[in-house]
Amino acid sequence: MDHEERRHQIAEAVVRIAATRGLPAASMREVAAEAGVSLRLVQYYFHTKQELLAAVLTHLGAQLSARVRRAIQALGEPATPRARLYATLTTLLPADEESRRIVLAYTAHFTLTLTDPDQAAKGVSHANGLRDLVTGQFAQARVSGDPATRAAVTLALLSGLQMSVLAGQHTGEQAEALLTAHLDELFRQR
Amino acid sequence: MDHEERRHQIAEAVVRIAATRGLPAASMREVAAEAGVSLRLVQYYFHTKQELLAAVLTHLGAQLSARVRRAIQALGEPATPRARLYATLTTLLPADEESRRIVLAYTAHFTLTLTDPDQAAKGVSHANGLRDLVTGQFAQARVSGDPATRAAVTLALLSGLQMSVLAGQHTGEQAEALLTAHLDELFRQR
DNA sequence: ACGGCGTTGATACGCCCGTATCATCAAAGG
DNA sequence: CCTTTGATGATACGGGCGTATCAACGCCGT
Repeated sequence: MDHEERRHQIAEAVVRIAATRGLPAASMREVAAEAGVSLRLVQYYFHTKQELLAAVLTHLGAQLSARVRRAIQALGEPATPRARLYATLTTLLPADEESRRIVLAYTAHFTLTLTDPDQAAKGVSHANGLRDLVTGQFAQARVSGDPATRAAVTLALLSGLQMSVLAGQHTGEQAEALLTAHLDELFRQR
Repeated sequence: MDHEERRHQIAEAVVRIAATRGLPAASMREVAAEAGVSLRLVQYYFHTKQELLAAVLTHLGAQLSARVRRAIQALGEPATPRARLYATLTTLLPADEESRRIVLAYTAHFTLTLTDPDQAAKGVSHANGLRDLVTGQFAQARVSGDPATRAAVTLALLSGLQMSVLAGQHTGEQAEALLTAHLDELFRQR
């Protein structure tokens, strides 16, 4: 079987477990069972658990990036910078079941990196990439104020809304409404 | 020794471990060592680990509430609703070492409750209390728009800023500046 | 045809976890 | 004074963890 496909399959198993029973429940044995493979296989593709978790974090980052890319492309070619900005941000809200899984697993993992100095740098690198992307989008959309500041605030808001949706305080629709209302206000001040 | 004081002492040990080495490192033995007591004592005051963690969550909620209360009282008596609102929110940012410890431990714990249906309700109850408080403050301060909506957005922003500070993306001062700038805009629209 | 090597599986090992057990101790009440 | 009860300590136990070991298997080039 293809090497990369196997790794994806196992990483997906970790994500499923983390999103349903929590990351602590994702032991090597549980992951193997969830992926439908033997424990030895998991060890074969990921020599240690740290390596597995690092791969999962990368996997999640790639999934999120892919979602953003797809959302932007779905806009069609003559898309305004503003539309691209909205699409980028709303796609990252845990609205459907898939994005909920991804964001939940990502959050759980990210929280762990907060107290693990070795992986802390890796944890924020994805966030920085998103920050740069959104900063550029703010600049292109010519909103008022400093694009970097706008991006920082909006991404913090996004992060908080993600948490609130995961915690069940808001539905995905409510969070999207709050987010777009925030953006609308920014554009109203142009 | 006093019963409540012992429980506080042990809960504080959990917080210290969670904030430095992560919540997974907070085993019963590690907690006992950090608190300078025997393992048996931890078991005596908290019959099971679940009970200990639940008490820690309550402890953290109380600490945060106390900080908010203190910050408001420090304003002196003739304080405007707006000043109270600013004080409430900025105190919850992980600026000093103590609040960083509290917020970090709280976040780690909160993340766990996301995939633990039994404790999920308990996890959001504190958040709801804060939401109600801030909603009332927005209403008193007579900002434009629906107070509940303003509170929801602002708290999501606060939550996201907390995360970004913990992750090292922003300093406490930067986060405070972003937060107050957000509030200033709301008040500018009055 | 076959030998070698990348791949898979079953099982073992040592460690640390949460929890339980048993003994000791201090102080208060009859 | 003695006993009883709550508090503390030392140690044991079963289980699940990450990891390592060793055997069996399949495929592919020569």
